[in-house]
Amino acid sequence: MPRRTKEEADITRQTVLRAALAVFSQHGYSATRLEDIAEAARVTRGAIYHHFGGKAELYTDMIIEYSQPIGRIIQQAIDEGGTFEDILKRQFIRMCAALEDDADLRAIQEISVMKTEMMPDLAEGIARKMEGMEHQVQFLMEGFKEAIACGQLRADLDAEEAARAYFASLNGYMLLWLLDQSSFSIKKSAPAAVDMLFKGMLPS
Amino acid sequence: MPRRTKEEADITRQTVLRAALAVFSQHGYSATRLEDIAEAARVTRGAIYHHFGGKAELYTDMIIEYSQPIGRIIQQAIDEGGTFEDILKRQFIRMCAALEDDADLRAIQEISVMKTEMMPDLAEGIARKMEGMEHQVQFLMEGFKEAIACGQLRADLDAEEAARAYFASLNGYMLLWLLDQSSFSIKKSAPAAVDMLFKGMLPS
DNA sequence: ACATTTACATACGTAATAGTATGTAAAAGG
DNA sequence: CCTTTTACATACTATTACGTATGTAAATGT
Repeated sequence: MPRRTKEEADITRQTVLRAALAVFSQHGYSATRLEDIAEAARVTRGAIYHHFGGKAELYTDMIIEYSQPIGRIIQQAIDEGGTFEDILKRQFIRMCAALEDDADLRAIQEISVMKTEMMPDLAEGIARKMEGMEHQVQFLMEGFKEAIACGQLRADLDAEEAARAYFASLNGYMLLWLLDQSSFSIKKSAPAAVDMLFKGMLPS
Repeated sequence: MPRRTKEEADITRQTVLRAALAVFSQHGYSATRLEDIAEAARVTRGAIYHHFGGKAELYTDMIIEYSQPIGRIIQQAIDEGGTFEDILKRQFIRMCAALEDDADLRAIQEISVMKTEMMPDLAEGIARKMEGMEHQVQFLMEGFKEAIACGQLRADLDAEEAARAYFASLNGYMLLWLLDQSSFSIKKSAPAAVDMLFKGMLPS
C-alpha cells in the first residue's frame, strides 16, 4: 500500500476516532484492545500509534472530538434567548432529543457514563468532562441567582440548590434512559419532565 | 500457618470481601488485580480462589453483600408509614444521608456508578442492580398512581413520568455529589432538594 | 484413632496485549 | 531530481495477571 497524502492521513485519523467510538461504546474502555479498533478502522495498530500516543490518549481525543456537539447544543439554547427558564427548558429538551436521535452523542454518553472506569490513565479525559460540568453548574448558579432576583422564579428558592436540582434531574434522567432505552422515549417525555421540574420552582 | 476453623474461614471470607470493597473502590474493577485485594486482606490469591470463583464472582458477591443496606433503608422508609410523599421524602433523605455517613455504602455506589464498566463478565452483578432498580421504579409507579388518585398529588400528574422524575432526581443528585464530594453536603441539602421536587407535584 | 476434607499457600503455565523498534514507499520540500 | 520526512505496516519484546495444579497442615467426621 502506498503512503497517504496529508489529507488522506487526516481522514484515517477521523476513521480511527470513529472506530474508537464504536468499539469503546460496545465493549467498554478496558475490554477493547487497540487491535479491535484498528480492525474496525481497517488499519493496523501502527497507524493508531502514529496518530495517537496510545490507548488513553486515543480515548481522550475521542471524548474531546465527540463531546463538542454537547457544548453546541448548550450554547445554542442560550443564544436563542428568552427567559432563563426558556433557556433551561430548551437545553433539557434538546439534550434529551439529541440523545435519542444522534447515535454519536448517545455513544459518547454511554461510554463516559457506563463504559469507562475512572482510572489514572484517563485522568485527563475525565478532568475535561468534569471541567465542562463545573462550568455548566457555574452558569446555572448565576442564572438562577438572577432569575430569582428578577422574580421569575420562587423568591424562597436557593440558587445553589436549584442549580444542583436541575443538573441532577437532567443527568439522572438521561442516565435512566441510557440504562434501558426501550423503557420509554426520552425525546417524547422530556418536555413533560422539565415542565414538572419547573412547576415547583415558579412562584405560585 | 495452621489451617483455620470454619468460623475463622468465614472471617477471612468477610475480610476478602471488605478488602475487595476498598481496592475496587479505589482503583476500579479492571485496574485492580486479585493480588492487590489479597494483599489488602493479608491473604494470598489462593484464598480468594478458594472462597470465590474468580474476579467476576468476587465482584458480584461483594456487590450483593454491600448492597443490602440500600434495600433496608428503602424498606424501612416504607415500614414507617405515612403518606406516599412522606415515604419518598424519607427514602430520599435517608439515602443521601447514608451516602455521606456510611463509607461502605458510599464505596459500593462509587464502584457501581463510576468504577466499573458494563462488560460481559459482570453481567450477573449488573443484572442484580438493574433488577433492584426496576423493582424500585415499579413500586414508585404504583405509589404515584394511588397518590394521584387519592388527591395527595396534583391530578394532572402522570404517574409514570413522576416515578421517573423522582428516581432520576435521586440518582442524579447522588451521582453529582459522588463526583465532587467536597462541593456540598448532600446530607444537609437533601431535605431541601426533595422538598423542591415535591412542591411541583403537590396540588396547588 | 484414623481417614477425609477443608482452608488455605505456593508454584507454574500461559494467553493476551501494550509498547517499541524497525522497515518501507511515497509525498513534501527545496 | 534529490533529500527528507511522513504515514503507515510488520515484527519483536516484555510484562502483566489470570487461572490452575499441587502441596500441606490442621480441623472435622466417624
